[in-house]
Parts: sequence; structure tokens; C-alpha cells
Amino acid sequence: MGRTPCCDKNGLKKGPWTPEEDQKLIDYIQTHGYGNWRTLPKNAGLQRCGKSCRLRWTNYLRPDIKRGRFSFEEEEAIIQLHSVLGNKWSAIAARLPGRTDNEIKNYWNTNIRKRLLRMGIDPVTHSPRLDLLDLSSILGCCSFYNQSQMNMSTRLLGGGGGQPLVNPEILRLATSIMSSPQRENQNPDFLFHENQYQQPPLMQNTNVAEPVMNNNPNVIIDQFPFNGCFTDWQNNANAVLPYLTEDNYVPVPSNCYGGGNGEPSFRTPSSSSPTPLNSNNSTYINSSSTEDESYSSDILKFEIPDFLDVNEFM
DNA sequence: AAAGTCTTCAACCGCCGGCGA
DNA sequence: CTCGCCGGCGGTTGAAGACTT
Repeated sequence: MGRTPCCDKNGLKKGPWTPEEDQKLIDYIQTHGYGNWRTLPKNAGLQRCGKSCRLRWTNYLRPDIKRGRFSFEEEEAIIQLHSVLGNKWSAIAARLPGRTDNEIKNYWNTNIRKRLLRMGIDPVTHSPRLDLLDLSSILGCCSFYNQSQMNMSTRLLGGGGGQPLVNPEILRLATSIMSSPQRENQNPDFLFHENQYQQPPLMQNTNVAEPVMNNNPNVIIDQFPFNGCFTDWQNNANAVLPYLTEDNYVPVPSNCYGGGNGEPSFRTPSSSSPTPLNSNNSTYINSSSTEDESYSSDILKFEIPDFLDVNEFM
């Protein structure tokens, strides 16, 4: 289907918009609305192509655009949404009122993506990348989340009376993963292909952990052992090792690097019984850790803000 | 103070899907 | 069914400002 380029080569302006051009576009749209972007620039007296006008309007001039820095809540929402939707910037933007896909995309690429990388998390799969991981980065990530009042450095290292969040077994896992023959038994279905969140398969040994049955379509089933069960994987031949890709991914749910209050939350294994996941006001995925109550309940709880209609993702 | 490097983000490009003729 | 138009999307670019040396 040969289609003519929307931007005529001759005579149409490109590059940054001037205030005069902005005003022309605003005036025109306020008077006539926006319908046919192809004819709009001509009617509005602009030497621009329709595409450029549409972009300028939707990304910059639209009156409902919220400008300025992203709030922590927005940032958190972007990460969560990205873990489900992938690079569907428009879909993410649709759930963040006042933000454009372009803005979110830019913010992701310039801020969040880099931070995740520094934390050793692959920004594409939202999985820890062992080849990226180093402890200094993990500690560094605390600054990413430091808008919470918690001193995560202390927590990660086990200070303040709590258990360390960076389980020494993570380090052992790294070693075992690299040498595990089960690397060959990778289940590609669990990878976040095509931006679709997929449930991890059942662990064969229920003592280890198993994903909670999804009784509530509003809930992203997100339970997957990440901390505390590595020994079981190592010791139990029947236990299914977490998936590894060629690139040494260990896919973990998004909440492993951000609890409802923004801390990285490496969680304990959940109880094996299906947990009703309901809340009137918000949806929690609650890992009812009975084995180690010293873990903060906040860390084991992931809240999906109401304005994120998870239903639409499914 | 100047030069070099890095970061940010507005804008562009090319592709795709929907729709009507 | 094919074709062409249009809107929309995601990836990429490059200018400008910020920061570092």
C-alpha cells in the first residue's frame, strides 16, 4: 500500500514550534475542534503537516496535560504498568491522567530505565539480571526509593532488628543458577513475551511456594518466591528452578523491586493456600508470610492503585 | 572560562491497523 | 478483495541546556 508521506517535502516547516504557530493551532482547535489532521494545518494557516500538528497538540498544547516532574506515585505506576504492558506507552499514558505517551516514554528511557539497570533489573523483562547485579547498585537503588521514610540501606543489611532483605542466599542463587543443569529446562512461557503478563507455573513442591490461584480478575497474580526459597530450589530436585533465559534472567514480579510504599521488596515465600485477594478500595497482593514475621508487612504487600484498572490488561 | 560530555525531551520517522470507497 | 487515506503508535534523533573536567 503505497502511501504518500504525510509531510510534504516542499514548503512545510519542520523543527521546533514557535509561540505563534502554537497559538494558531490552539485558536483553530478551540474554534473548530480537531478532526481531519491532514486538512487542519491548511485551514489553520500553518505551514506544517497534519501529523506534526497532531503531535504538537497531543503532546504539548492539549489543555489537560499535566506538566512538571513525575510524582513518586506516577513513577511507581509507570513501573507497574510497564511490567504488565511493556512498551505500550499509549496504554500506560491512558492510565496516567494528564501524561502523554511521549512524556512517559521519555521519562522511562531517561530515568526509570537507567535506575532499573543500576539496580540490576532488566528494564525490558523486569527481571533481575545477575550480570548487572552488584550490591553497591542494590544499595544505590535505595536512593531511588528514598521518598519513603524507611532507611532501606539499614533494612537491606539487616539492621534495625529486621532480617536482611538482601538474603545472602541470593548470592548463592547466583552461583547455583550459573551452574544449574536445569538451565536447560527453561520454560519460555513465563517470559514476558509480547508484553503479556503470564503466570509462573506451579512449583512442584508446595513447601517451596506456589503461585496463588487467581480468583480475582482484578488482581495481577504476582506471587513468586524470590527470597528465602532459594535453598529449597537448590536442595529439592523436584523444585522447579526459576526461569532463566539465555541472558540469565530470573523473572520476578514487579513488586520485588517496589512495594506499595516504594521499597524494593524481596519477599518471602507465600503460603501455599490460595489467598482471597480482595479489597474494596484497593487491591492488595498479600504474601501471608508466617515463616518470618519480622519482614515488614508493608514490604509483603503490593497495592494497585484504584486508578489502575488492571481488568483492562487482562 | 572554555571545552567536552552527559542528559533531557520535543519532534520526526516509518510502520501498522482500521476504515471506507 | 484491493487500494488509499488517516490516525495512532513506538523507536529514534538531535538541539539545547546542564554538568563536569
